Amino acid sequence: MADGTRWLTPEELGAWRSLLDATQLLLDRLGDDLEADAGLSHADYEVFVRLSDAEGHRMRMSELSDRTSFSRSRLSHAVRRLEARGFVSREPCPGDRRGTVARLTDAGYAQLVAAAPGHVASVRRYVFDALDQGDVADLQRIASAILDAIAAADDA
Amino acid sequence: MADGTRWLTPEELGAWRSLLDATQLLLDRLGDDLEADAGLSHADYEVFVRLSDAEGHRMRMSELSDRTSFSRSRLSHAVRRLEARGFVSREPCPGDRRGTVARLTDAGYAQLVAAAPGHVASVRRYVFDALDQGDVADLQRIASAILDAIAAADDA
DNA sequence: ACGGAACAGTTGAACAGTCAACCAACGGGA
DNA sequence: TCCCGTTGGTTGACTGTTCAACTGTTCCGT
Repeated sequence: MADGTRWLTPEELGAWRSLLDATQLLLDRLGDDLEADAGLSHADYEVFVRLSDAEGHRMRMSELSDRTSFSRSRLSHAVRRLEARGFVSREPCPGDRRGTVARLTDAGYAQLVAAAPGHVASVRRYVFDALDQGDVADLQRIASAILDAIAAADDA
Repeated sequence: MADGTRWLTPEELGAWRSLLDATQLLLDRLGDDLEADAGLSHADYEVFVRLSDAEGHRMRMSELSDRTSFSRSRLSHAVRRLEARGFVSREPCPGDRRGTVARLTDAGYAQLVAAAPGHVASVRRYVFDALDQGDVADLQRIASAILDAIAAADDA
C-alpha cells in the first residue's frame, strides 16, 4: 500500500476504535435496559420523547420524521406498530389533507413517564457518572465538531 | 414527576443529544460512503479488517465473533453472504472438528485494499480533520471512561 | 383554470440482525 | 470407558429498516 493515503496515527486509531466500541456497546446497553424495564426499544423511546415535547402531545409525521431523523417510511412503520399497541393514535391534519398527525395517547404518555427515570439512570450510570464537568464540555465540543464536519461535507 | 430521579443538567443533556446525533449521523455517513465506493457495508468491512489482520488471512469463527463483537448467529449469516459473493471461504478447523475457520479470499483481500483508502479518508474528513491533538486525547479518555463504566456495570 | 412538479404519507418486498432450537464434537469427572 | 455438561456453529422464524413504487394533495407558472 505505497500510495498517498494519510493513514491514521496510532493515537487516532486508538481513539477511533474506542469510540466505535464505546458507542456500539453503549447503545446496545441502553436499548437492553429500556427493553427490560419498560418494554420499549430505543427507537420507540425517541418517538415518545419528541411527541411528549410537543404542544398537545401531537406532531405531524413529517416534522416528527425530521426531529427523530427517521426516514418517512421507518416512521410510518414505527407509528403503525405503536398505534397497534395503543400508545399512539393517528389523526388527519387540519388544514392539509395530505397530512397525518401522530398523537401520544394517555397510555403512551404513562409508558414514557414510567420508562424515563430508568433510562436516565442508565445514561448516568454508563456515561455521566464516569465524567467530570470538564469531560462533559470536551464531549460537547468534540461531538459538535463532528456534526459540523459532516454538515460541511454535505454542502460541498 | 416529583420523584427522586437525578435528571440531566442542561449541559449534560446537550452533550448527550450531540453525542447521539453525531454518532448516528457519522455511522450512517461512513456506511453510505463505503457502500458507494466499495459496495461494502460497515459490518462487512469490520469482518474484512479482522480477517486481514490475522495470520494467513484466516480466523476461527468463534474468535472472529469475539473480535467483531458480532453474535455467533449474526457472524454466521454474514459469512454465508460474503462466501456467496466470493470474498470469504469456509474451511474445517484442523484439530477441532466442531470448528470452522473463515478465510479472506484473494478477491476479498483485493476488495479491502480497494476500500480502505476511501474509508480512512472518510474517517479523516468527518472526524480527525475537525479535531486537534488535544481533542483526540480527550476523545480517547472519554470513550475509555464509558467503556470502563459499562464493564463495571457488568461485574456488579 | 389547468397541468405538471413537488410534497406527505403509506405499502409491500427484500434484507440484515435477533432469538431460540438444534446438532455435532469436545472434555472432564465417576 | 461412558456420561453429561459445555462449546462451536448453523438454521429458520420473526422483527425492524430500507428501498422503490404508488396514491392523493398542494403549489406554482402560465
